[in-house]
Amino acid sequence: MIDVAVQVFAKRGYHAASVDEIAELAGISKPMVYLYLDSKEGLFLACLRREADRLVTAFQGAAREAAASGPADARGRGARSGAAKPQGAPEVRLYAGLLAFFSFVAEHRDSWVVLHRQASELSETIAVAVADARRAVMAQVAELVRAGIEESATASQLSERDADFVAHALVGAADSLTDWMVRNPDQSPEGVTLRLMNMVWVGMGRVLEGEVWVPAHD
Amino acid sequence: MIDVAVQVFAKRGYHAASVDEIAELAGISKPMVYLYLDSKEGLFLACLRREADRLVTAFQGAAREAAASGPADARGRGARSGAAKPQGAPEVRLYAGLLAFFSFVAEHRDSWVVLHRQASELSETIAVAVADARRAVMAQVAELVRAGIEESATASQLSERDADFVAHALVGAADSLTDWMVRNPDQSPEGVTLRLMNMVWVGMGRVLEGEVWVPAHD
Amino acid sequence: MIDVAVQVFAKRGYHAASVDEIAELAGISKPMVYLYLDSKEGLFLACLRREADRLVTAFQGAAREAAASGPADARGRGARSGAAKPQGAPEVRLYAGLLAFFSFVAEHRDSWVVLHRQASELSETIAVAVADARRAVMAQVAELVRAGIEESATASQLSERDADFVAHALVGAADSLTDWMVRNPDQSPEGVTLRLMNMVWVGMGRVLEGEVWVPAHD
Amino acid sequence: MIDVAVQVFAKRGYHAASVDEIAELAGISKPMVYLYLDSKEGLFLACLRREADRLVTAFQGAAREAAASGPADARGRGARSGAAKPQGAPEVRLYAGLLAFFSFVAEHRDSWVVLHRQASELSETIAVAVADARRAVMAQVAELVRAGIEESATASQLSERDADFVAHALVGAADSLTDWMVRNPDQSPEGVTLRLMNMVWVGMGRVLEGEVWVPAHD
DNA sequence: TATGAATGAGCCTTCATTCAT
DNA sequence: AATGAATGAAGGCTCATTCAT
Repeated sequence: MIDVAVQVFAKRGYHAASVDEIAELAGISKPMVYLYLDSKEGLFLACLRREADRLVTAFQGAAREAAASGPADARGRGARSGAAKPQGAPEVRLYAGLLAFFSFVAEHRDSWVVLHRQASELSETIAVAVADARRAVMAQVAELVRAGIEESATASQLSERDADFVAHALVGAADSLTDWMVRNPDQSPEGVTLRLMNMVWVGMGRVLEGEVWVPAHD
Repeated sequence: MIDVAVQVFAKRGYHAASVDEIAELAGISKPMVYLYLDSKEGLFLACLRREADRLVTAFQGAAREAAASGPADARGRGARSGAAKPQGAPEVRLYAGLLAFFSFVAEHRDSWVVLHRQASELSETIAVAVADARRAVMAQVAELVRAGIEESATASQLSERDADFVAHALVGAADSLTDWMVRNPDQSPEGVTLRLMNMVWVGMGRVLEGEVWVPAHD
Repeated sequence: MIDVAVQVFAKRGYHAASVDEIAELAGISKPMVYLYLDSKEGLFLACLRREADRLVTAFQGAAREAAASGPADARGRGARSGAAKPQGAPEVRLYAGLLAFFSFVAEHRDSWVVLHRQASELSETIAVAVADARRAVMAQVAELVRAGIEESATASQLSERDADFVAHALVGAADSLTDWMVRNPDQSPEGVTLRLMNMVWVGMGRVLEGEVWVPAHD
Repeated sequence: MIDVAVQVFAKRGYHAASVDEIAELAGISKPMVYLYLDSKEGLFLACLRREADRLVTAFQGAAREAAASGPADARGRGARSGAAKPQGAPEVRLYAGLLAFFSFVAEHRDSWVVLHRQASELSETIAVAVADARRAVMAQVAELVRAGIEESATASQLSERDADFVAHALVGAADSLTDWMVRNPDQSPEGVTLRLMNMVWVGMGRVLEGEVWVPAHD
């Protein structure tokens, strides 16, 4: 039932979604919806919570797995790859996490839309829950980012706020790129993640090394 | 009238917005709305088009202005800044464009929300129009990006699709970062843009120089 | 079960009462209600009948008891009390009956409300049953009144209709006075009955003696 | 519209009445009901207020008219009528008031039912309004009663509470007698009022004269 | 016997949309 | 050109009633 509800909420938005449609698609009758989850709001909150949990779980799982995945991997091919690199390195964790996130968003489009695209057309109660869910996701990504740069010599330059900034940028980029992926079906989540890593991580590395770009005057 | 409509659509979302409220806030009567724009859908389309135009205009203006703003600027302070750089350089145009975009999104939150956050809770007609509007914005950013890398030696590596990719990433990031800005009021659009440029551009530069990060095997 | 149902019907009214609530309060499951009494209507009819029986029984019992209670009592203190009076006198029966009625209505508020306050918001079947129940109660009271005046010399003046009139007046007054009692908790049923007797009986006595009040002309 | 609403509310009761039915009978569409009176509750409150006003007005008008109706009237034919009586006498006012009340209740059955028969199946807001309306009616009758006995020598015996008691008894009796009238179509309001006056007033006069009935011992 | 689970029907309320003026 | 008044169509929610067990 929740599955169907998520689909419909994602497709129509909270207000445009009708409990009638959800019930019918779920193959049950409307009163059942009200028996199990007290109201449309309750139904939506249930969806929200389950999808948030799913995402966070998928995310954590992937990141942890990558961290544990032992010594062998994470080698670049460019200048940087010349240096031997610590195994289970942070950027590998970041890559794995991002990949997990990306895969999740790509595969569970509906879940993501429910979590992220609901405009402010919502009751106070729901708005708070949505904000909480988003915060949880952001915290996950920010944590990954922080982990990814913590060993860097100049890491102290990057405050918590910086990690937050990067997290927001990544999440927003991932969201948007999912649309792009839909229109470029030959692109795999791995490919997109790789592109994103290169666009971001390599740059971030340089920034950490002190290379900064600024516009001329003013 | 459109102004008011944009506000309301942004605040409530398409379905939750009521023509009643819009008419009342606009100080006109409901039948007028239907006289000028045939339906709620027409009203929304009008909003959509105007806000898309505004954004594109603001964007183009800023980019052109930056391009014309003469030789003097665009110098980094890191390793890269050692090399003399072509004036009116592409990355300056990108920076200016991004700044324009960012400022627009930040200042005209409502416009942006109407353009970007409307889920597919809409009729086919509207969905198409929204997609078009978004494509137009994306095209602008992609154009900027392409301009920013075209002089690079290895630019030919980067296909049109790459520019598109970057454009999507940037737009998504910008969208998400606007929320972040709202919660960090001491951050100016300039500051955020600068952060974003560093996160992306510097990295992109390295990528163009051939430095690529890849995960180990698999 | 009926007990609970009466409570709920009295508190909420027929339509506002929900079978759910009744079943839950009665500690049984809803299908049981439908097994025992075919429908909500059946449930209400059962309540109706039982409460009507209760009232009539209480009423008859009290009246009979008073009639049998032997010679000794029923003496007034005013002018009238000067005359020797037949023992087990009719007005004593009336008083006892009224007291029984009053006590019943006061103590079994719910029963009475179910019997009397249900508007015609009901199906034909129920409306008829309610009317029947009321008629039964009225008949009881009318009988008492008739007994109370039958020995009077001029009793023949008073037709059956007169008794009916008085019965209605008494029942209505009693119903209304119960509300009054609720707001005047220091008043006992005995006190209220006594007041009512004085207000009615003494007057009725005079009327039987030929004293009649009429407005001037017309 | 209110007229129709009163009819339906009286016939069905608050909960069983459907706005659909009211709108249809009133010849307007449902949304109009919600435009004029915000909700079903608002609709009922409007009915309540109008009917309460009507009754109080009719009541006051009749009583005042009787008071002003000059010297000539109010003469009984029994023992009591031997004494000359003050013109515009209190009991005439009472009679006129009761007649007005009775006529109103008889003619505007629906109004009265809406005012008096609504069970407690109502929201807090409405329950309060109903209680207020009833109190206002009671106050009117009690006032009449008080006026009717104020000149009596022993009037001081009768406290405010006594007047209240009589008022409740009269109102309840009248309510109940209206049903009786419906089944006895040859009875006019005047006739019923007269009967009631005799049953009550003559008795009350005796009570004021000190004649009291009490049951024997205990 | 007893019930958890399920539903068709209906009600209050709102909204986009249109006349009549 | 402009609007007050009106409505058909839906949506959220509840309730009396019934299966399947």
